[in-house]
Amino acid sequence: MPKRVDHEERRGQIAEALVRVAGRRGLHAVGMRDVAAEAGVSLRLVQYYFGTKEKLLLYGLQHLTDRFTERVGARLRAVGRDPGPRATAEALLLTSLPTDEESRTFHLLYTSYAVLSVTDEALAAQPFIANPDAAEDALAGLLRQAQESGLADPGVDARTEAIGLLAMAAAMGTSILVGQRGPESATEVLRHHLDRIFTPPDDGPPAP
Amino acid sequence: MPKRVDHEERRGQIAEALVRVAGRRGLHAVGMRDVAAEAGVSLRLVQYYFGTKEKLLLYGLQHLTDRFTERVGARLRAVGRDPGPRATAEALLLTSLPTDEESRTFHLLYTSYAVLSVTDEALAAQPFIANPDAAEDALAGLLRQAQESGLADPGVDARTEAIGLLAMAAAMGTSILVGQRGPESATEVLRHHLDRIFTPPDDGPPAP
DNA sequence: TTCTTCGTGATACGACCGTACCATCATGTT
DNA sequence: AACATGATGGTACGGTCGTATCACGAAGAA
Repeated sequence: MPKRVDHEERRGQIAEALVRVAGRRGLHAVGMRDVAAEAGVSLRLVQYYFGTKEKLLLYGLQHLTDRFTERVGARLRAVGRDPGPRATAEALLLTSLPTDEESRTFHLLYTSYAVLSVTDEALAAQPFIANPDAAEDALAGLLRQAQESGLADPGVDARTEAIGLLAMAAAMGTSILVGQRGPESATEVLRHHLDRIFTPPDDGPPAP
Repeated sequence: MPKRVDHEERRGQIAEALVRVAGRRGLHAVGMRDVAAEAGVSLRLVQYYFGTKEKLLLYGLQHLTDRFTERVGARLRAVGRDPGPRATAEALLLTSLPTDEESRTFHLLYTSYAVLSVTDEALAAQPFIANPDAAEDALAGLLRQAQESGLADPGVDARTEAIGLLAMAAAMGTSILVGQRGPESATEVLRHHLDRIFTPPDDGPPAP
């Protein structure tokens, strides 16, 4: 038998090539030959490891969301262990903004996939739609926990605010992507709403 | 000379055919032949009136935004003349939600065009990106006016709130489109934030 | 009436795309 | 050593897409 290469690793390399070229020229413009050239392999190889283009695209979506999940985790770890709910929520929201090349590519492709899923049933059946639901639950839980700890305004509805925050982050991310808005503006708006929700504890030590 | 047909009207008919078929099968999947068949004309006709596919797509985008502007105007007129800022803002925001087939198509195609504009410079040069800016100005002006009239909380920043409201409407519109959320949920979230911003006048007559 | 020009149809062309087929090489196994 | 099999390359095929070309009818102008 020949080299006995690791299939999963190879598929990952090709999927990353797909993400790169799709991030550059748009998901609609990427062909099997482009992916092969970007990955430095022959067209035949891409066929060999994925069979059909549809499977390649689905795998690419999976690869994309996996990498993004890791990215969010890294960002959360970067804010230090046991951060407050406010810092966690902020990291969660700001990570999804397209500020550097990687997040820009992620945002572009994720939106492309989402748009495609409206008219493509194979994509619509993909569970990547459920991902925002998980984020919504996490953020709502964070807010509720903050409310119980007295760190957040107990008068607001946690789930409603979570939905609103995630929606704002998503749409303003797209605005950044198309060049309509700068990342600073989006960050400012998000921070403003976080400030509104997270009431600072007013039982601090009085000034001397 | 022959029948001397109205070019602009004909182009409008073809553009509407483009919007219909693109709304059904996705913008990426629409070809010149599909548009011709949908419009009930020959492929040659589409070429004759638009020359190239790119021009057809640009014209279709223009047609789409024009129709949407009319729709917003109609919705504003439907709330009665001289409505309060609250009713105007609510109409503005709720009109952009994909609730019926027409708004669903609009939302899908507008998002498709926006995604394409990231990697297509001809679309990026199109002024359809400036449209949200106009909406932002209008909504911010509305909020500021309401603040001056004592109808809205004077403590909030009008522009920041306007940006947030439009962003929420846009992103939740996409959520509705992909089937992740129902229109009722989105409406509820928007109304919640409008309630927060628009403080009802508390100088009403005291209860007997 | 004749002619010019606009509108319309049918069809062909070249390019590209996804997929399938065939050949070859390298490497474990027997 | 012979062989079986996984990995890889090259290439061809059918289809579709955007565009270009050729042709014809019809109606206002001369």
